Amino acid sequence: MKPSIPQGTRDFSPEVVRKRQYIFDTLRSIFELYGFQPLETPAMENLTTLTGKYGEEGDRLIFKILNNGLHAQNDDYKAKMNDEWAKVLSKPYSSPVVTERALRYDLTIPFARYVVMHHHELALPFRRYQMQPVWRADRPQKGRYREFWQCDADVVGSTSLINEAELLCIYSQAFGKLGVPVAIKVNSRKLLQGMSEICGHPDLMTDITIALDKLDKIGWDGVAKELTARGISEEGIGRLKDVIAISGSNDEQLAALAGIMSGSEAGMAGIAELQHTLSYYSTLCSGVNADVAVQVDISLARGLNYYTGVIVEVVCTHPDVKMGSIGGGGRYDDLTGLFGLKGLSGVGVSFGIDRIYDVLEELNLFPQQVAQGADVLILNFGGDNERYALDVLRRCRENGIAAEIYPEAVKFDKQMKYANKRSIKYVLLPGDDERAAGKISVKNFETGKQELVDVTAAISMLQSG
RNA sequence: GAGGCUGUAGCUCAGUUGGUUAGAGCAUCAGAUUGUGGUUCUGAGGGUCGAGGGUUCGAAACCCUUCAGCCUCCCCA
Repeated sequence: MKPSIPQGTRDFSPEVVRKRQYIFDTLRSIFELYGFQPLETPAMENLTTLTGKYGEEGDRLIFKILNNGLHAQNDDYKAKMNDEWAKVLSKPYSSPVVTERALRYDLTIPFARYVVMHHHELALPFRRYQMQPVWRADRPQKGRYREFWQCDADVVGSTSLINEAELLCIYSQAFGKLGVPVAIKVNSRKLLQGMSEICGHPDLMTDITIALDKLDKIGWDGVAKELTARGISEEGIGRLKDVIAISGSNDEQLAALAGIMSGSEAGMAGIAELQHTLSYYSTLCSGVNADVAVQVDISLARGLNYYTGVIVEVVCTHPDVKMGSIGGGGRYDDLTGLFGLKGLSGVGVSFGIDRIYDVLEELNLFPQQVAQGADVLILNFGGDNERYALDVLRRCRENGIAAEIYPEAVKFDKQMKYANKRSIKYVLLPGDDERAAGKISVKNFETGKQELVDVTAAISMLQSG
C-alpha cells in the first residue's frame, strides 16, 4: 500500500515546524504583552453549535463526524439509517442520527460558545487569544488547505473603540516584529451601510459589499458590471463611483465622506468610529511601529456577515509577494446572542499563519538560527569508549548544551555523514586516545577545525557557541 | 457548484507517428577509504507505467470508464 495523507492536509517536517513555531511564539509574546489570555477549545464541536453561523456555503464546508455506534445495530435501525442518509445529502447537509458532531470551522464561534457557557466566571471584558487548527471541506488550492491554523485575538464585553485601536496596534507590532511590510486597511460596516443608503438600496448592502470587495481584482468596470447584475440602479452605481474615487490621507477621505454621507445616520456613525479608532491608535502605537500605515479603504468589505462595526484587513505590500490578505477581523455586535446571551459585543483579529509562513519564506525573513536543532553530536566508538561518550553527553546536557550521541558504533564516515546531513555544528570524538587522556576532540563542522581539549574546557567552549 | 491540467522507480521527470528487455538525475545501499563529513569515482538494488475495460499482430503512449493529485473561478484564510 502506498502511504498518503488526506487531500488538503500537510506533514510539517522538523525545519518547517521550527519556523512555524517561530511565528506562533512571536504572536503569542505580543498577545500576552497586550494582556490577552490563552484559550483552547476541542477539535470537535456539536454540529448544532456550528450550523447556520457561516451561511449556506459554510454549512456545506463543515466537516461532519460520523456518529459512533453505527455498526452492530439491528435491522430496524439500519433501515432508519438509510432514510436519514438522504437528509445528509440534501439541504441542511446533516441529520442528528448520522452526525451530531463536526470539526471546528473557525475559532470565533467556539469562542462565542465558550463565553456563553462560562460568562458567570469570566471577568469581563474578556480578552483571549487562540492558536489552533480548523478544518474546512473546501477544495484545496494554492495557499488553501482543508486543515489550517488560525491565530485569533478577540475582546468580548466592551464596546470601546480602544479595543479596535489596540488590535490594530497588535497587527502593526506583530508584522513589524516579523519583518513583513504590510498595509493595514480599515473600514466600517456602518459606512458600507451608509453607502448602500445613499445609492438608494439600503437593503442590498451585502450585494454591494461583495461586489465592491473585488475592486482590486477586477477593477471598477468589473465591479460596475457585477453591481448591475445584482440589481443596483444606474444612478446608484454612479454615486458609488464618486465615493470610491475619494482619495488622500485618512483625514481627507473621512472629511470628504462626511460631506457625501450627511444624510445617512449609519454612514456618519461609521465615519465617527473610524476617526476615534485612528485617534486612539496614533496615541497607542506612536513609537511602537509608527511606519506601518493604517489606511482607510472604502472598498474593503470582508465576507463574514456578522461584522457590524470597524473591519480590518492586512495585506503584504512587498512588490514581489502576490498574496491575498494575511489577516483580518472586525467588530461583531451580539455574537453571543446566537447562543442566548444578548448584548455582548466583541471585536477581534485573525492572523493567517499559513500565508504568513509563505510570505516569510519568500522574502527570506526567518532568522537563521530558527531552523536549527541540536548543536552537538557525540560519535560512538563502541566498547569502553561508548561509556566515556555517554559520560560526556550527560555533562553536556547538565550544562544546557543540546547534544545527542550516535547510538550505534557504526563506521566512522557514516556517523560523519549523518552529522553533516543534520547540519550539526560540533562533533565530539571520544576515542581511545581522548579517553586515555581524559580529554575530548572537538571538531567544528563549519570550519573543519579540530582541537583536543579537556572535557571541562570543551563544555565551556560549546556553551559560548 | 463550474472549468482546465497531470498520474511512469522513494523523489523530480524523460520516453519520438503505437514497435525488442521502460530510461536519467537525485536519494538509498555497497566499495575505492577500519579515526575524519561536504567533492569525486565504481557498482548494486529498486517498476502491476494510478486502476479497470477497449482498439491493435503489438499499448506507458490511442479510446472509454473510474480513482487520485494539482490549478483556476465561486467563496474564503
